[in-house]
Amino acid sequence: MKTSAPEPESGDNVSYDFVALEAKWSSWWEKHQPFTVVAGEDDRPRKYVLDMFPYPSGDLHMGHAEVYALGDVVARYWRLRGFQVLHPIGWDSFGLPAENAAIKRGVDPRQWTYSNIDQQKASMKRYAASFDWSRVLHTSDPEYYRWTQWLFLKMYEKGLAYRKDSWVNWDPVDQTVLANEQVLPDGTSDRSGAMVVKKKLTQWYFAITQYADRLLDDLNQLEGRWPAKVLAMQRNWIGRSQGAEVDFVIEGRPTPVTIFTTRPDTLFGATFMVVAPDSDLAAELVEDGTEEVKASFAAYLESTQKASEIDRQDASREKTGVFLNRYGINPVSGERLPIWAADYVLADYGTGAIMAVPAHDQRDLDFAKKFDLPVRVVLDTNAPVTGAIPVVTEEMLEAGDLPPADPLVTGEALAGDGRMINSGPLNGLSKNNAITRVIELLEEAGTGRAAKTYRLRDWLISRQRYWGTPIPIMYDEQGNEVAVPFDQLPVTLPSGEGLDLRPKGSSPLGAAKEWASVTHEGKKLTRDADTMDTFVDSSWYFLRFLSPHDDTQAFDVAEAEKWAPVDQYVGGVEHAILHLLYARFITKVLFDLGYLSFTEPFTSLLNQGMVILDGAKMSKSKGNLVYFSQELDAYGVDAVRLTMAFAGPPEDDIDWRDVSPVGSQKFLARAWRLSGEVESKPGIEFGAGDAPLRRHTHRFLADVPPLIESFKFNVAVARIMELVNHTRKTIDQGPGASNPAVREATEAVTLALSMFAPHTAEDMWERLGHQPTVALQKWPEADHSLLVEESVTAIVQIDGKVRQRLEVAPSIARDELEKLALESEAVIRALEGKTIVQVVVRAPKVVSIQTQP
RNA sequence: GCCCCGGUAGCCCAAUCGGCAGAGGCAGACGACUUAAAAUCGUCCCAGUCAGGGUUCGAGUCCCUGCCGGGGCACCA
Repeated sequence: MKTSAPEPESGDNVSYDFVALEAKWSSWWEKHQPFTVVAGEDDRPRKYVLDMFPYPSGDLHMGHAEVYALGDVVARYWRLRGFQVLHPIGWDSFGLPAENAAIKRGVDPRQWTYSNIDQQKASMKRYAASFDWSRVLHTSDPEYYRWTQWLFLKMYEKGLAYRKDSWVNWDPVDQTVLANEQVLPDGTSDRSGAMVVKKKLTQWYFAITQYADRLLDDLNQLEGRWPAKVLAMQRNWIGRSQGAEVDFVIEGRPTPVTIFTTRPDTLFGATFMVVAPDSDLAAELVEDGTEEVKASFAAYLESTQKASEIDRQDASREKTGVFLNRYGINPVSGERLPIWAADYVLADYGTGAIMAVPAHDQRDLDFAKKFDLPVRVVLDTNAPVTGAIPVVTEEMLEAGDLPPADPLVTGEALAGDGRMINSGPLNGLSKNNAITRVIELLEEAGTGRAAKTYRLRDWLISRQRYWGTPIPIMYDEQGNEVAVPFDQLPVTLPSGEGLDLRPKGSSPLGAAKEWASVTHEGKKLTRDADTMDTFVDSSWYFLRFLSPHDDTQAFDVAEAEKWAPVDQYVGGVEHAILHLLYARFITKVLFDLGYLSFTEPFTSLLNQGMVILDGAKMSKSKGNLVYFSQELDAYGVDAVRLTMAFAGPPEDDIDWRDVSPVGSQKFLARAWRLSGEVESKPGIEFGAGDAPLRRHTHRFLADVPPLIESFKFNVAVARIMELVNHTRKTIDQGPGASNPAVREATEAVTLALSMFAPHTAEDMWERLGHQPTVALQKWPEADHSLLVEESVTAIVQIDGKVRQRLEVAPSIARDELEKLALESEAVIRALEGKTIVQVVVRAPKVVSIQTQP
């Protein structure tokens, strides 16, 4: 046995000093860098654990404290389980706040950004997250954004990055365009809070809609591994609708207009058509019209564009529109349908034109009533739908059998199923049969087809701001696009010094004349002055971590093969749509380009909740902030981390008022004290130790791993507390501190605590006489022979009431337990005067007896 | 309006397959130690699981309805 181990100090005269522990162990980790992963021939299994990287705005806050505590539990857990764990960290360091701060203070955004990063980095180290500090990246480093530009050009080559002229979301405060995803449901910007307006601009897009089906369908493979909530949100967002496209011939127009509908069964009920006022089609349809029509359309278009988004989205708002004095022909009935323009039809959904079926669509009905347009019921929703295809005969109709309610009278469009009427060849069919049939008819005639459409729009990535990745495109004098050759990347940002960064609706980069004009192959070209949405930067950063210093490629394909996809991703639910959807999209693109062998970037996702105070989100304006560094000063890093894990299920919000970092601190002190009281030497045989404590320890060793793997960190911490309590009792009231079981239990506590309270655990490990670091120890296998209980308590219920408890062997046979139960005194007494009707035996736990009086 | 998640002790939360409602913590009470207090150690208190119905020998757990809370989507054809 080693004699170099320090004598355990007496627990009585040494107190738990978290300040000293933090100082001691943080410098040990800084010196030894135990979490650096080096490429080599380590053939242990691997885990890639990734926490969403922070935006460098000020210091870390309590939200960060939670993510990085929980992510670290998972990373440290897999290390204890013998895995090589890649756990990197970086900064998402491009973005508007840096630029706005720079404008306010008149400094270069770099200065603000990198000094914030330094501050956060120091806080992160203090927080003792087990990151591989050799892999730090910042998306605003030219070494990084060079490869963001590479990604753009790869997408450009594939036709997935393209420019189009379209109505876009314009933020009048930040003076930039926004993606649809950045506009909140109330029509305001998610960043500035300003009411977003529509503007027609030529912008760059990523063709994410081409991947809509895959983005939707592949969610199935994440079922059970991602929170159901996030899967639902993504499905909702992609919003696939199944239906049909139908071509309507337009009088006086050479080509037909195609509409999208989810209800092709109601085609015979179409009584007019509507086009979006801001669509090209609407403009074209009035082009040759009378001055009167043109004028009324122009006035209407103007008024709709003045309507704010919040008004426009109000479904209860009265319908508005103008008649365009044009007509379309219903392809199945030949009926002549007037064409209107109305803003309840959206230009960028479906085809921007609809057939209106007022009898069966509430919006169309509202419109028809307002403008006195005809309403024709084509689906009798009173008619029963049975398995057999019902047939409605002319006689039945004439006899007035099951007359449909009149939507014009009730004001309610008829939803639901029934039998088709007034629909020629569809009459008598149920809704679904009619859909199938009418699509067949349309396809035969060549005037329509099955189709699907999406709520998802292409991803607008241009931003008229300075602090972002420059778009690597140049234009000749005719405005033609010229891609910057790959070997000329990166297109670096010019210095912000002397540039007017104030938002003015066009890119500040355009004003950097020297930077913007280039000579390329003898031609004078101008650079695109826009920068990319920062979500492009973060859509692939998890790959860059695999080879962060490689200056020959975006990421090392062989390393990606080894480590990716990310096994465990940890972050806030606020990124449930945006970031995760984009990262999934880019992963699929890189798969298609042959760089990756997988199509989903994040195998498992953990969303932690928010840290709130008094039931409300913390905010500066509410004055209910809890400051990260103050909490660490007051309670210590380990107590704060432990509190985060113990507060409740990770996905729930933590109300800082409801939790007790003081309690965590006391518990850590209590656990730490054990390590000083253990009187046996390291390496001692545990076999002869106190049996109840040993059983508890091995139960613990068996129970904790599945708890961590199912993210029940709070329960795992409770288990540690129980074992600490039992050990305390064994020392004070049992066989005492020299019993080997006390050491075994305390070591198990130390290993488990290393996931939650690394400083305390390192110190305990050392006080137990071991060499650092506890973080790289192996979690002991539970000895299952110790887990077998000698006896269990079986209960005997009579008519649902517990009447007897029996100590029985766990392996007791069904019949024997029944016999034992029926023969026990309390049961015999309880059964007096009653007749047994039924006895259910579930050995070894329950005997349930039913009686009759 | 549609969809999803949740309601267990004063508070935060546990409870494999449906099988004794309580693991852990906070707060509270009491005791030991102390001149006293803090710290520490120990003991104790507290709900029948939002409401109503159903299935079952047995329901916190499964099913239905409703109430309350949280979240997502919403003039998306």
